Amino acid sequence: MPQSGWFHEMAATNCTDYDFLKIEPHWQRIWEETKAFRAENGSSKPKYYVLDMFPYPSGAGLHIGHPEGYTATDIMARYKRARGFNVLHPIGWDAFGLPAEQHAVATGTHPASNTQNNITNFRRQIKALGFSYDWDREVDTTDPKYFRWTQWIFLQLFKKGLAYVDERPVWWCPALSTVLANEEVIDGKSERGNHPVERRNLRQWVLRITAYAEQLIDGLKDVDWPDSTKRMQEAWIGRSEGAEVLFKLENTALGDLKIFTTRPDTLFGCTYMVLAPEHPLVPGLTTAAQRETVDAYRKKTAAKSDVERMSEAAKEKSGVFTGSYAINPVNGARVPIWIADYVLMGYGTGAIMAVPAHDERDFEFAKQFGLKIKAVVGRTTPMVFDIVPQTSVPDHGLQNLVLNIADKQTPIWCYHNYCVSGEGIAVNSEFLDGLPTKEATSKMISWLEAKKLGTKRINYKLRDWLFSRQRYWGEPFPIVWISEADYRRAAALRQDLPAQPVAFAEQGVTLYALPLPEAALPLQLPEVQSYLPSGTGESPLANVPAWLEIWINCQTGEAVPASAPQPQGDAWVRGRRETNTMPQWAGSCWYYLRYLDPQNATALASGDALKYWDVPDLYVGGAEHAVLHLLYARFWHKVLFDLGVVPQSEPFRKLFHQGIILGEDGVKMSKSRGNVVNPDDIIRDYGADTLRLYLMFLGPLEAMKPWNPKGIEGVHRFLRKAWRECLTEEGAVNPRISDGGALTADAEKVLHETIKKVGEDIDAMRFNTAISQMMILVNTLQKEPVLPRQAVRDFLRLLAPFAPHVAEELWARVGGSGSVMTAGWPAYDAAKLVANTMTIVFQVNGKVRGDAVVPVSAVESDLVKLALDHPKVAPHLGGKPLKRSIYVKGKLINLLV
RNA sequence: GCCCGGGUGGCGGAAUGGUAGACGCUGGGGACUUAAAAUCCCCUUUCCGCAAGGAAGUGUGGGUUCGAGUCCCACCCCGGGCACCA
Repeated sequence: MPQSGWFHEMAATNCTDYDFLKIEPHWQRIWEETKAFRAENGSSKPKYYVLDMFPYPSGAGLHIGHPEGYTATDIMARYKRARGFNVLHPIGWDAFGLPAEQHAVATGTHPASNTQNNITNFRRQIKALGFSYDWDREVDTTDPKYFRWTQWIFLQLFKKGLAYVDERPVWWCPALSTVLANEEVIDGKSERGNHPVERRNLRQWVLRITAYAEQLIDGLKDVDWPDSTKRMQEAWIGRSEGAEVLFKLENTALGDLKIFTTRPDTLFGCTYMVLAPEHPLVPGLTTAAQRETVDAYRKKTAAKSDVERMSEAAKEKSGVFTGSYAINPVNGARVPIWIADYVLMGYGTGAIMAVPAHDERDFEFAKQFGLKIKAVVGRTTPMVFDIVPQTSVPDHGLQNLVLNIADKQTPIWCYHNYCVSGEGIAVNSEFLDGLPTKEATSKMISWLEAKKLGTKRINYKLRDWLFSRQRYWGEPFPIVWISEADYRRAAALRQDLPAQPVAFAEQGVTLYALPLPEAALPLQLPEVQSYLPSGTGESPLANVPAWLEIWINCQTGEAVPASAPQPQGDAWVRGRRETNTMPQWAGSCWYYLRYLDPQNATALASGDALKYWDVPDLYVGGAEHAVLHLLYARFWHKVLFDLGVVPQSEPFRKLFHQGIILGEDGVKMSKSRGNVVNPDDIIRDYGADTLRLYLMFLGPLEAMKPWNPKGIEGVHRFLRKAWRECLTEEGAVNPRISDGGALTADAEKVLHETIKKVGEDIDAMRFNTAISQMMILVNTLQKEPVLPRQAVRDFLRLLAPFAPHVAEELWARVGGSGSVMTAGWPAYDAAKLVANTMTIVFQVNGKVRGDAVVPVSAVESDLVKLALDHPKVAPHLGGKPLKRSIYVKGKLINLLV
């Protein structure tokens, strides 16, 4: 921090009492003018990068949950600076998004203006909390200088073949006139606005995140994240190992039917097949007699919304027979082929072999439609049947087989007409008989591979990422659609096209996706007349002909409206711009990289900056982003790593989720309940320091905890008490403070304990207990006849990360010169932590009966004697002889009689 | 249904297997003051007892241990996530 002369002059206010409304803006201004929190690229100090999830600047202003996480990271940032680190602590705005656009639709004003108003308000609120952000590094995802690089990253994905277009059924929300991603649809309603949604086919951009499924699972091993979050991502990616198996069809003209199973060892137990209703083989497999039923069922399923699919009533299995049969490759058995909506087209091959004896879903279905159940997995111990209550069939199906396993004696029990899922011993399975599930599985896979009937296969639940929105307020895709002939011409002129062109056929015409050259970025949003979606599925951008329909120079990316004459030169071709825009996730996928070098005009960040700052050492944000944001950002980071843009494969080394703050009534804060706490009100009544302190004092950072308006008084009183320890009512230095003098031994011990504990607690992010300890210290100092200035200085330095304004003020007035932030972190003296007496607890048979203060030199034999004679202990011995004593050093003596 | 996290005073919460309830709030009593606010001091888990003191006590039931809020087993309740993924 600069130590200019005027800084000294202006160092403190002259408030006589704790007037936080004067003090806090005063120090905020000084910090701002001296750029006190500027992070220096390439400094020789060790670096520390602490990141907050940047906010969406909503019209409602800052929510109390924002300052909770932001205070935690600010304490870390200030603490690390005090410990000599070069700290990067940035903030920015995730400012694209639906609400700004809805506001624009309603008012006719450009979403950018509303967005900037909201940002101005958020910035004011955040600054009022005294967070030590480096404001020179502020980013805004809607700024063309920023989204230029969002578009650039998209181009890299495109060139790598990781972006493609596909017409696919997506969630169409009539109320929002937009398509929603699966994750934005909750219980058949839009996440935002709670409007009903329906299925509709549209041309979409899709990112091939599934290509990184394996790496996304692997990378979790290397990061320090909450276990629950790792598990959630793992479950979301949903890796499962198994096999693809080819079944011949009776109608050989249709080719083979490919299915995926995790249990190839149960192949002998397959008694029917099920295809997803949308499976392409269904029309061919449907016999004339079944045609009507099948068509009706397919139609019904297609119209089904997710609400119906997920409702309890729909849990009843449904399905119809196609009339056709497949041949089981292992035994030639003829098995009927059904279609049912419990098989999903989007997973595996959209077709399964059903083994009702060992899969609960197949079992349910088989019971319902009277299909055969054949047991092929047994157990070495008979089971008690009430643990399989799904069936009403009597248990006469119990069979006891003796199989050719190692001892040739062990009976294997298997159950017909029951469902026994899980592992066991293969039975009724010819060459697998007697093998435990794992071995049977690998033997079956080898058998299938040898006969070219199947292969080992890993499947993921993770789907490719639907990456386009039919909205105005998002990053436009740097893509122009051109004809095949023009694309060939472009390919001759350009080296940066993907190996496989991205093409799309619509109304008999195939168009090719031409990426803009990187030099032509950013592609900006055009001005529009109306922000209403076109309603056809295209965004409002489709309504701007001069922007949309163009002559484009496919070499340079220059464009002129198609209404103008075609410019001279071979490179100029006719094109139509992509009208989709990117989802809000795009800008937040890489913002942590832009902070490293926010002004860079030639790269998203310089190599030096990327190397120096590395990735965030700590990332704090809500658990609601456990899957989506954190998975998408990891995906992009891994792609950038593979491209050599970033030097490491994981973006967030350590992650922490702050808990939700509930309303006073113990339920989630919401406008409708009227239990929302507005940070502005708290700052006005108590000050930012009190708010910060209280947010941290509420409980463990990760816990969900209710707001208590009474509780805030407690931490406020603590700050006032600290103020009074330093200053008199007239604002002079408290006469008890002196440069000589010493604390009493007990108080000195508390001081050093506090220095130790506050440091350890900050390191472990246990801010609540750090504050408790500081309260204990102040309560102790209050009783001291003399306060050595050094002790006060130590306390103020501990307090500074938590309550920086009051710490600065008091430091300036009693602590010393300069800023408390440049005064370093106090060190504790381990020798001062050791007392010369200790309190030993006396127990009799494990029950506490008394205690005594003894010198630390006391040994066990002395203590036992002392205990036996202790007036409160003796009566409980009942005159019985001492059997044994246990001494826990420095803590207690337990006498057993 | 499956996978996590959690159940401690009137409340928020503290407790490396070693005095359960630190710290704060609330409530009660007292000091200062003409009075009030602010501040300071004392008390505040429950039950029995005038007191000294005693007993019980960390969701429930078992277990391990000299000793369990903490470790193990079973169960109940609350919160979060996933949910026909073959």
